[in-house]
Amino acid sequence: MCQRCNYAELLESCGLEPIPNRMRVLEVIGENASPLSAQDIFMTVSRTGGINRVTVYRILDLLVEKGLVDRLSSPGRSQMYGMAPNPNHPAHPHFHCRTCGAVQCLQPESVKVEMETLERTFAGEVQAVEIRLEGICRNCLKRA
Amino acid sequence: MCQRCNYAELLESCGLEPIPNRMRVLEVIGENASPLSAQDIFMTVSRTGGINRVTVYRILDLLVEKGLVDRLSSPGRSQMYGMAPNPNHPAHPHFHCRTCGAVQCLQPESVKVEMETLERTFAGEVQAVEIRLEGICRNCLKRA
DNA sequence: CCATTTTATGCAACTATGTTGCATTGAAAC
DNA sequence: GTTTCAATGCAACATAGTTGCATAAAATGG
Ligand SMILES: [Mn+2]
Ligand SMILES: [Mn+2]
Ligand SMILES: [Zn+2]
Ligand SMILES: [Zn+2]
Repeated sequence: MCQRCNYAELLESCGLEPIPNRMRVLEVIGENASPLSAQDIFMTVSRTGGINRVTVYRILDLLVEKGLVDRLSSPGRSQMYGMAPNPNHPAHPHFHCRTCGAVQCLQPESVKVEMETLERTFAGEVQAVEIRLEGICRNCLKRA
Repeated sequence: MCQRCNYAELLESCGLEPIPNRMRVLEVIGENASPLSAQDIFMTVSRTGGINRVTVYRILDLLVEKGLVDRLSSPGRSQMYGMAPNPNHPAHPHFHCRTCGAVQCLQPESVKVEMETLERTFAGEVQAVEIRLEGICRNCLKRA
């Protein structure tokens, strides 16, 4: 996904030592074009050497807490993880195929959100906006 | 939530017999001001007489499949259920408090979505759009 | 009305995802 | 080198949701 991101720097920029497991998890997330489940990440990281499932969950919690990674809700039972918006990666909506379950990142500007009314009237503090589209993906449309 | 919805009619309108358990589940969803988890629904329905947890899940699957109810993703491990948009209930965004976990329905017009670019360029078929806001709710702001 | 078929329900067992407690290891700090 | 603290692994647990199968309740057809 990203030739521009230096994962060690990203970790350091939020006070995390760039130790091997953190680097491995963050790289897997960063190099993939669409968000991955914890399971996906665990299996991918495992291919390059041992790591415990729990360690992956703990690293994910840490990366989300520090704001490097976004935890995205999904229509299934698991959550998904993708790079949080940063100067190289603007926030963008996601599309979930109801037929095959695939998730795609959409262009940042393909869906625009107008929140003026909300900002003027909402008494809480909005910290993030997630836009999820559901439907049938290109591939599944062809097959049908 | 709704004085205008006739739940039996709604069920019939999509080919489902308005049998008691379906009615009880749909009423609980319809009369609540914000989406509920399957667990919430099970406990609420249980107060008015016996029902099995699995039966609730099966009814929820059915109502979602028929489009009467929307399954909303949540930041936690469970999904939430609310009335699907219909003439009495326009689609609207939801707000999830990161501190207390509460979910609120927002005004339908408080957040506007502009999808022209997407519609012009996206090769799949978009069937639904979910807008989720996260942050700190009014109550939690006060407490902090 | 009874017999047959279909649909809904309950229960137990299971799967998937994520979490916790605790012991062990490994890397800083002194 | 010893102490200290963070990171890891492992087992056990928790929670949400699913499946298979038997039973009960409706609907259907005489
Ligand atoms: Mn993405
Ligand atoms: Mn709502
Ligand atoms: Zn698809
Ligand atoms: Zn709150």
